[in-house]
Amino acid sequence: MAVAKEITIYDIARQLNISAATVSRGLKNNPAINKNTRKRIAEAASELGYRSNTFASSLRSKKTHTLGVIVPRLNSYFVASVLSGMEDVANKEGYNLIISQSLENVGKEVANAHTMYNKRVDGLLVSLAYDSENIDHLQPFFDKHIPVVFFDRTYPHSESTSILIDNFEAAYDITRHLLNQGCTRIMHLAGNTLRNVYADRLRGYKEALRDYKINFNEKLIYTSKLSEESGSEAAELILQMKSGDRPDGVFAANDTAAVHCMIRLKAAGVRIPDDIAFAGFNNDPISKVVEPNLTTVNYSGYNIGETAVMSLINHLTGVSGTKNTNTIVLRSDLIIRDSSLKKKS
Amino acid sequence: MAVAKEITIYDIARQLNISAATVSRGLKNNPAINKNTRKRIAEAASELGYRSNTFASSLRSKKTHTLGVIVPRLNSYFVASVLSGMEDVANKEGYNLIISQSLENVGKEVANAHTMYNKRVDGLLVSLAYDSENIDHLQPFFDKHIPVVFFDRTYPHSESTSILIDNFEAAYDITRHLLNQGCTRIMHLAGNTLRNVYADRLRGYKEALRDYKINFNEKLIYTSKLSEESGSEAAELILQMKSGDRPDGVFAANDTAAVHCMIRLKAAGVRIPDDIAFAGFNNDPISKVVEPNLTTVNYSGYNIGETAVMSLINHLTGVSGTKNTNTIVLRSDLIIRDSSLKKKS
DNA sequence: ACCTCAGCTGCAACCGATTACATTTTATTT
DNA sequence: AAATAAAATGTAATCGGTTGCAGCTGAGGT
Repeated sequence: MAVAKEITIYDIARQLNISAATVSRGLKNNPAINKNTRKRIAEAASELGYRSNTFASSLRSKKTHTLGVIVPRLNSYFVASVLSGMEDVANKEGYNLIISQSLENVGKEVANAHTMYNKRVDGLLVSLAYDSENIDHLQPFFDKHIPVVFFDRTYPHSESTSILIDNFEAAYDITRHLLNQGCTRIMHLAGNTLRNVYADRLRGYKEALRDYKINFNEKLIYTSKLSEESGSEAAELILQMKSGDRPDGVFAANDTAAVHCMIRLKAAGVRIPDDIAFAGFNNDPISKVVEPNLTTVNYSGYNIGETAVMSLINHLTGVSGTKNTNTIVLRSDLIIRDSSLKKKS
Repeated sequence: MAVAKEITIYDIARQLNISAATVSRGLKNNPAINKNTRKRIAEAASELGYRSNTFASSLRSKKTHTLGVIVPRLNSYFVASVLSGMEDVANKEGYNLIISQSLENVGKEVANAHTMYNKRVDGLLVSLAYDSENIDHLQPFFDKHIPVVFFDRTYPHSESTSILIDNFEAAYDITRHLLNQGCTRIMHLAGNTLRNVYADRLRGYKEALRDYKINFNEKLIYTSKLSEESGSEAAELILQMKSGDRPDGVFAANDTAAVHCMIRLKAAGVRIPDDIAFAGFNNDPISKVVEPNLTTVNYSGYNIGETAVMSLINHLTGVSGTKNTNTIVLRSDLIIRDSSLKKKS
């Protein structure tokens, strides 16, 4: 049951009759070392089954090659796509990810940030929890000049980069689409406006109404956590309205709420889109399953993840020009499906 | 822009006029250190803003407190739930996760295993890729006695623990349910039988048929990757069959394939469940959205994740009795919904 | 023949925590 | 009060790379 001893650079040095320093340099292809020596070192290393000890290395060089990621929750399609993109790039660039979830809870987010700090991540990637009011818990990172990149649910901060889509514009477009379909009373299922994404979607909605000379009606805003339950609750609310007060369109800030609102309304006999047109946000897999298929905003989580990590790594390696990048806006497209098509073409 | 110097145990030692060794012991609440001294150390540590240097610690103790996780893909609801459970437990127990995805590709799985090995994870959690034929790439872990835990997509191995559900039984039950609904020609959308989960589901299906004296018909097995496209393709296949040959029930090895098969069939005018009853596997969110709602097998990914990490950590800390645990089978339940109810109650 | 300098390689001091073993202090017993 | 045991703390080596600086070698120049 004995386990073979770990091979170190000293073992390689002894085998080749050279110094450990030379081996260390040789292994990282330092040009000061003779090409031939480098080759011999590499050969001996693989022959002996050497694997570098990251700890010894990190201890000395003070670089961990680890990036921290804090997301609201892991089990959402969008977040999973983001992580997928992050993992791909990080892996390719020789970085590791430590992932943690805040479960939409400030307390846990603070604790996670603390852990990340103690793990000495080289950089941090954050998408804020539902109700985080500030980013005081990230102050230690700023103090130590550890770069922080926000994605999706961002926070304005002069020294951090944010990766997101133009939520305002997307919401404006989708609301306009509903208006063009003839909707005049559009309800908005909103999220917490502390979060940029939801605030911007609400703004886009309002702006579109304004441009179409429709008065904003506070009663048509239903703010919630945008969960399945919230969607159903919104539906109950609609069903309780007098028929004259009912909306003829719903724009939900995410697909989950939209879909579950639709399902509840359909069960009550409401026809979609004829009675009420629907639009969501995210292009979640469920949007292609619900009937009628849900009109939504598509944007690539994978792409956001890739971009966020790439931006962070560029920061770390000091690639020119990235220091000043404050915001990166990625593409999003409106996907029109049957849930909103009152006018069949 | 100068960054404050890192505080080490030596700084604390100097401040309190004691030795670094005492500080080291005090910080980990070693009972050999006087309670009062321990308190003073803790106070000084937090006052000075001390954070332990994991690298120095890992270098010396040869423990990384990091667990490697290899999953087929991150962006699936099930996997996300598993990770969520893993993260919770790991975090609570002071471990970190390094997560990587094989993208259902053996090559990438091998590379990931390699990376994990080089990162010197204390233990490994694996759910195999779609077509991994063996686990030779995990041999280095076995050689070094680094514990490996398989979850969901497991592999029989005498020294590893597997966490899963009873796929055979669940498949048997769901097939029997379809048979009880009067189905006599049940098609099975199968996955690669290299993977235990799919092999067991196929076995359960066959066994149920046998018990109901129905001959197994090779033509009613459609093996695929169980993707959205596979589901649609299966539907096309069904539509091309002569009406006498068509199945009157479909049991898919996952919900994705089931749902997209249903959608395509519905578009072609097939009535569900009257013409063809449907059952899936996983209880993915889409199963509650498709119409009619999909009958499926529910099992908690979160729970699997928790259990897998707990089992691994117990292994590492040598909790008695866990060394010999070979398989842990978790609960799963049949969730009957309208997609399979030919006989309305 | 002597000097210069580039090209390689080695020396040795770190990085910060851990721990076997030794030593000192304090408490208990006779 | 001395002897002995128990508790608390200290000493110093160690984990395995990294890196500033020094030293050596041989080619080319004068």
